[in-house]
Amino acid sequence: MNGPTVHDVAKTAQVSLATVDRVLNNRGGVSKKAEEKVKAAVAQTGYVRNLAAANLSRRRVYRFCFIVPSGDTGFVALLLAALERERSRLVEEQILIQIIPTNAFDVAGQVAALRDLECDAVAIMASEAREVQDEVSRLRAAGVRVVTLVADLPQSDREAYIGLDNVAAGRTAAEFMGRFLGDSGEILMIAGSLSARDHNERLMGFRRVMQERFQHLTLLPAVEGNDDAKTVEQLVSEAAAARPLVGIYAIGAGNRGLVRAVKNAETKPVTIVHELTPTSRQGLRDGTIDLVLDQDTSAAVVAAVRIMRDLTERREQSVDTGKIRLNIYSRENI
Amino acid sequence: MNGPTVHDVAKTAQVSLATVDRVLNNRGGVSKKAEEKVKAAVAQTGYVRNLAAANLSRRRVYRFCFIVPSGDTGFVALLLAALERERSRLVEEQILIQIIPTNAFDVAGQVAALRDLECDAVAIMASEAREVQDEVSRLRAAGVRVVTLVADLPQSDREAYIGLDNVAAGRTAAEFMGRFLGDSGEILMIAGSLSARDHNERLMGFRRVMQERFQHLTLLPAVEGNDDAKTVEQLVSEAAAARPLVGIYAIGAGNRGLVRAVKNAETKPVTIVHELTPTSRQGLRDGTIDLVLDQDTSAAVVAAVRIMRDLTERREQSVDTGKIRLNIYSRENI
DNA sequence: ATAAAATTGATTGACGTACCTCAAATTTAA
DNA sequence: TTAAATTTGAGGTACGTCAATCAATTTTAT
Repeated sequence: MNGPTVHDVAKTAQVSLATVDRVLNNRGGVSKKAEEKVKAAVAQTGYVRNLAAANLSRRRVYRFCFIVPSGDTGFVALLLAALERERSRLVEEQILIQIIPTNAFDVAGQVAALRDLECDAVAIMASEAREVQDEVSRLRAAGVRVVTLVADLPQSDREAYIGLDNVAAGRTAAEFMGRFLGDSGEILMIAGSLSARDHNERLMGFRRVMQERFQHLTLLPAVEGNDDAKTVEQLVSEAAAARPLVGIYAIGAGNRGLVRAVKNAETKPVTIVHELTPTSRQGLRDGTIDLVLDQDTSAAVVAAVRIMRDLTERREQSVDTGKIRLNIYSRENI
Repeated sequence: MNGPTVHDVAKTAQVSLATVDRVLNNRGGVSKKAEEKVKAAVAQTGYVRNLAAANLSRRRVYRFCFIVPSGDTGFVALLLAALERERSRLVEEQILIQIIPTNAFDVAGQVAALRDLECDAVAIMASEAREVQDEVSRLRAAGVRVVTLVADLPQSDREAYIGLDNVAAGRTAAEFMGRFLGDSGEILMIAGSLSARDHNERLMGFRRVMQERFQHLTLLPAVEGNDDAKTVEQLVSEAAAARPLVGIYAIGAGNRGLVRAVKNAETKPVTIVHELTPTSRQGLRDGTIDLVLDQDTSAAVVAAVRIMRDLTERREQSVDTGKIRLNIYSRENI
């Protein structure tokens, strides 16, 4: 009924408990022969370490940090809420999560947050700056497992990325945009920042598919909305006033402004945005927004914790890829 | 550093360990006053039970059963593979999963499988038959937690459903079908079985949106493909020969046959199918299939285990809804 | 053969919780 | 007031693993 224990292994290997322990936790000082015997016994009995007992014995507590931009609206708010929801169930399993909010544009602040960290693993959603990457390297060297969340730092020493494949997301957006739009016309792409990697990757994927398959549609030069509703509203209004827009691909935040501008536009463009927030949900419902490409925040948090645990346990192959699935919401499946 | 224990609670409540234990595990025989003191101490210290220690002490092993149709191809194969992959990591956490394959059409066999079950929770993917539901009720009454997987039994006593919202899936399929097809024309809907609830729900959602929003498109009467490639191929070929099809919504399995038939058809219909299998993936790649609506099997397995654990631990509100997200794959994001 | 080194066994005490017993203290009922 | 019932405390054992000590045994080098 209950699986074999170290005692059973010792018995079938015909060695003492101490020797089994020495082999299992490779403490050294064991002869080749004895080691073989123990390993054979493990295989024979099908012994699997009881993780709970092991962690209890060594008083292990998993300490995970999440470094995310502060913010009480939109996507980040969803992420924080998901983290908060997970917290209580995680405490019972000896997983303590600490959430460290940082200013989204303050690189120095992010570095500072990383500097005095006391934990087993960190999930960071930060700027792709040299200083941040260096700090990641330092953490890794200090034995801290590091993963990136939502925004990747591919040049750094991070061990996993939990979030979208942003190039694929951009390609998907283009695919749908192209199929929704039979006729020719002009499309506006509005990013949060043209220097942010994730936004750039989405742009890249979008452009490529458009060029490959929908050449009858014209792409206007991408503009920067700074993830700010006011700016976005103004940019979209201006663009729509200058010419009839048939499509808008909004890559960053600030959908509140986008929705306002689209409502005031003379012709209704096909509008594709990112992240399912209350604003974009409402936009879908009232027809202002046609498609929302979303990365599920709960799934991201759950996946992040799982992967961080696997990493701290040195489990090599995790079932989780870290790739958060791209969820596509239309009016019909919100 | 390390959280408060029962000892700390006893100390701050100024009662003995035994009393704390009696309160925490409500064994009765405690005065109102003492109970209050203990509860206050719990709140004050922020005590949270160490689940691992508790389970170790009572020698708890979670035993979960998965009752799924046997099959080594297509969707079920993916599901089984995902289960197999999870197994090893779960063993370490004292979660034993047993996979019980049943014949998809053999109700008696499914009931038999449910009858002599020895576990804490079951996830079943079974027929919606009276006998199965009764067996679920019996299990629930015997204290076994029951969840349904992929195919729901909403009339039964199951406590959660892990899988798609099939009506929403059908609606989504229709939404895309309608938008992809500007012109009028005839659409073929092919289900596995017209009496299977999940297939029926997809049909229902599909029909409703078509009727509400895309009346220029004509729906042919739904046909039954029995989840069998040969049958599907024949049905589609016949339908396509009789008239030009502009769209096909394939609800069940048998996509191998569908792909063959579509390739031989004179006009290429917009084709939407369910489940991302090697076949449908290839279909997407070569352009035979336009869209795949998929429920991720790994995610389903992970969610199922999580929910089953929450249920056996009597955790009321789980973060998991059990609703597996509908992933939409086009050529651009496979 | 002897000393030194390496290996092994036996044992013990945590870790935090569950569960049990038995005696002591307190409250309630008669 | 006494007896009975209830409540409380003290203590122990167990779960499976880790980590350590110390003595005993074996192997290796000299």
